[in-house]
Amino acid sequence: MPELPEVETARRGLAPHLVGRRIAAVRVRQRRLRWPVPAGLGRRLAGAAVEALERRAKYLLLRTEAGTVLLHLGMSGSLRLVPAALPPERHEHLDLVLEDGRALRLRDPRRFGAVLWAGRRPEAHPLLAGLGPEPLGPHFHGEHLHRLARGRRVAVKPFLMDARVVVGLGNIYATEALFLAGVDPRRPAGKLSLGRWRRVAEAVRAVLEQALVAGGTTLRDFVGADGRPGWFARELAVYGRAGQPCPRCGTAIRCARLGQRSSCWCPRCQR
DNA sequence: ACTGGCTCCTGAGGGC
DNA sequence: TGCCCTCAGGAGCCAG
Repeated sequence: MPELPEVETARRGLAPHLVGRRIAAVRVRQRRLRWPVPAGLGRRLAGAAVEALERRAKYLLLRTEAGTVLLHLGMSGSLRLVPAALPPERHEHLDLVLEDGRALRLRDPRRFGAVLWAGRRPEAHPLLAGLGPEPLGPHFHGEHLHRLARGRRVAVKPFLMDARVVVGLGNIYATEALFLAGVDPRRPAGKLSLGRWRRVAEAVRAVLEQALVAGGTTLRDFVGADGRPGWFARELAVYGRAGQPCPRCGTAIRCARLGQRSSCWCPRCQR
């Protein structure tokens, strides 16, 4: 499951191979992703040079001379650079063929991902326009969370996973961050003090940065390499560990559904 | 304005 | 061994 650290790691790995290269063609084998891949993509992109590969939330922004392509990996998507002539495998839905004979190939078995055209002003695209701050950027901190949470009755964990509050936090990282912060995921967001929100913001940052470092080491090379997600290298404290002992105090971890998502926490360490 | 529930899809894992 | 069922998950979208 690509979460923010994986997407950022992918961006860093791929950017040097893409920036400055020209796109020769787009090959679409499966148009039906989360939204249909736009029909005119190949026509728009043919001959355009890649200017940058950026990231906003879990979206990759491939900026070209012609405009920007939005890529989302959903929960099973991955990108790699392959020789353009290499026969595609199952679930490899799309190629951005480069003029240097290689192709950026998207594989996405569950097809929750997306490839969209965002034109000249991608920041104005509806999918990006309403997004909250980057969790590793300067605008994410306890005060921000405290302010947005005022009066909200929703539980802390789904609140943290709301992209209007902060982007890029999936179920795993939200779960782990709340363990690190010592906050019960079921607690109503509006009931947390500023001090506790500061701890949450710090924990979010710590968990993501740790995963980013891990991802950077395991996902160094995107040319033909098969990526392992950043959290793979990290020991998960509570996520998916129902009934197992808390790594800090030994109490049995509890799991329950919270806003359609399974949540795990230590009943003793998290209040 | 919020909140919760639904949806897309496939592969993994459990039960028998 | 194999089949069937259930579930997980990102996040937009909609109904109440």
